[in-house]
Amino acid sequence: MRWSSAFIPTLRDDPADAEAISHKLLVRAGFMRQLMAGHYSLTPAGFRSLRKIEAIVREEMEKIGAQEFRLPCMHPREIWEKSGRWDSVGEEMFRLRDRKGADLALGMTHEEIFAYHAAELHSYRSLPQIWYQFQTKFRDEARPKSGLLRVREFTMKDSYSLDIDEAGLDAAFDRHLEAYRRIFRRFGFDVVAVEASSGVMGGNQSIEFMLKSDAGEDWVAHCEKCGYAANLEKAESILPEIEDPEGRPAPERFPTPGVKTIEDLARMEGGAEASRQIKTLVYVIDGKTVLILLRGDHSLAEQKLIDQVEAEEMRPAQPEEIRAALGASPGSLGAVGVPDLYVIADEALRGRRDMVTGANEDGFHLRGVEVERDIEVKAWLDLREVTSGEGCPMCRAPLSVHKTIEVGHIFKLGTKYSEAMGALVQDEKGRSVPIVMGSYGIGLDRSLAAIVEAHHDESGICWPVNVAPWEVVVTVVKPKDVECHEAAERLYEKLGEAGIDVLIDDRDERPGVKFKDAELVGFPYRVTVGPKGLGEGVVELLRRADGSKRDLPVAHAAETIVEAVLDERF
RNA sequence: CGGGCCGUGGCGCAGUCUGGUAGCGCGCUUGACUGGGGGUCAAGAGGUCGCGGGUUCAAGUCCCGCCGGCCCGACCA
Repeated sequence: MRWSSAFIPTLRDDPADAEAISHKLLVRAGFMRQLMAGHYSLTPAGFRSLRKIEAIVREEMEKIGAQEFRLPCMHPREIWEKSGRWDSVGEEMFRLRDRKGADLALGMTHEEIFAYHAAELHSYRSLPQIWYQFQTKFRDEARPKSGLLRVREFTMKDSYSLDIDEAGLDAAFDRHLEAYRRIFRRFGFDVVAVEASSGVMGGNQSIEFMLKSDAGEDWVAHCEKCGYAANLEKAESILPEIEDPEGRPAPERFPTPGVKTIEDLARMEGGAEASRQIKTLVYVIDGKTVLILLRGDHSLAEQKLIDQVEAEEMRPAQPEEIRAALGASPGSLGAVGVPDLYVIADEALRGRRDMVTGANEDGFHLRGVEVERDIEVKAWLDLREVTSGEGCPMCRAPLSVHKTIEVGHIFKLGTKYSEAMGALVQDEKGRSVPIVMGSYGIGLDRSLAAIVEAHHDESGICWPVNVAPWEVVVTVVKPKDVECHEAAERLYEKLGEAGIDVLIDDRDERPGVKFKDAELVGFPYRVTVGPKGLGEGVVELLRRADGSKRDLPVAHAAETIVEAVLDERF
């Protein structure tokens, strides 16, 4: 490709509506443009990188024996009704109606459809199978953001394993786990695989592949020492032991005028530090008012609660509901002496004495509360959100909590979808059993953006060779100079013949412009061909990743460059 | 869905408070010089000021409605 005839619309300034680094750089470097919120067009350069990402994923999927499909992205209502997700998914799914009035959905994922096809399997002998595809997915995100990181229309590789039993599922799951590790290594990612909450996917185990990044939206607790990692929706930690004083024989009411928050009470004379307070939250769970107790300085990890109580519906109570149930407003709530309400307490409160909590009367609190003596706790659960510095549950080393991008997610689904779609096979004893499924996803466009998040500097993108739109740019310093022009053309041809993805910058621009553009676009290697070097019989090879330069004799420059590129391709 | 900010040549912005000739930088076109880090000079092209309505002699500017975008939150397989 010649830059003079390529469409690579680079921009000198950051686009005004971009915040995330990958968003800014992908737009500035001419890899994508926005059509509307959450929908982006990839330009030729962007699409080249995306295809490389896709090729890597395809290669690794084929390696584990997966077979590629192509499924429709428009689905009939009925199939989603069979799994119950027509109703359960809600506004997240794009729906439309055809001229006959039939309801349709734009697929946000394809469990139903693959299970539908899996119904053609009849014998355990045809299992196991791994089926996959690359397909556009649609999700009506409430708030698209950060360029390609959170969009409404995106490309995903999704695969589905079909097995006769749990053991088969475990094996397929492990193979995906390994394949994903290889894929992300080839993307240049340092991912952590974390246990996650499966949410409404159903199933019993799921692992997310998380890439540390400030542009991410998911919080992960990670132990550098032993490698423990978990989504904050699930992460656990060990707290330092607390020695409580003996306290009082019974709780004592005391006035706390104007105290509305944990902080107020901590600051107040005669109050108590946050870790000596009991925080009382009020939730409505399946219509029942429930009190959730946490230590004052701890936050509720709501997903933990959802995962453990198995409720249909759960929401924080409205202020009026709280008054009706407890007779006080938030700020003075407590669980002492409310035997008719269901009380769930966080494990960190177990055994605590001499605590302070609201008296269920505005402007008053209780001190000297001994949790197990004074509160009728119905259930003890781990509900606390882990914070940085707390002890790793495996090795006790301090945990670090940071933002991450979810680049892949794998689920053990079980039989939810196969049962719904009637995907049954006969086992070796002739019994009809539902196929045991797993589901495995990688967002390609999100990975593209994540690569930029992970590989860039002040000047632009630094593509790993594996996913670079072009591996080498030949920069012609002075195109009008015949010697310079010809030497560059010869090199360009040789590299092309050797199978290198090479772009020649033959534009009639000043060298500075070309250098800046090359850095912005992020070619892993730049070969500078100019009169100065040629005078000494050399061209200069610059490696984008570390800025290292070396002069190569013109005669075997091509070989050296080919070697350098192949060395980094894997 | 709640809160905040913003829509003015391709990109980034000023102008809006206080109504009166649409402006700047970059980019683009043509020519010349220049040629190893966004160069210089000269001459140009390019704008229904997001859309609709209203007020006014006069609206980018004031009023009403709508649309679109970004950020925070809620939400999120």
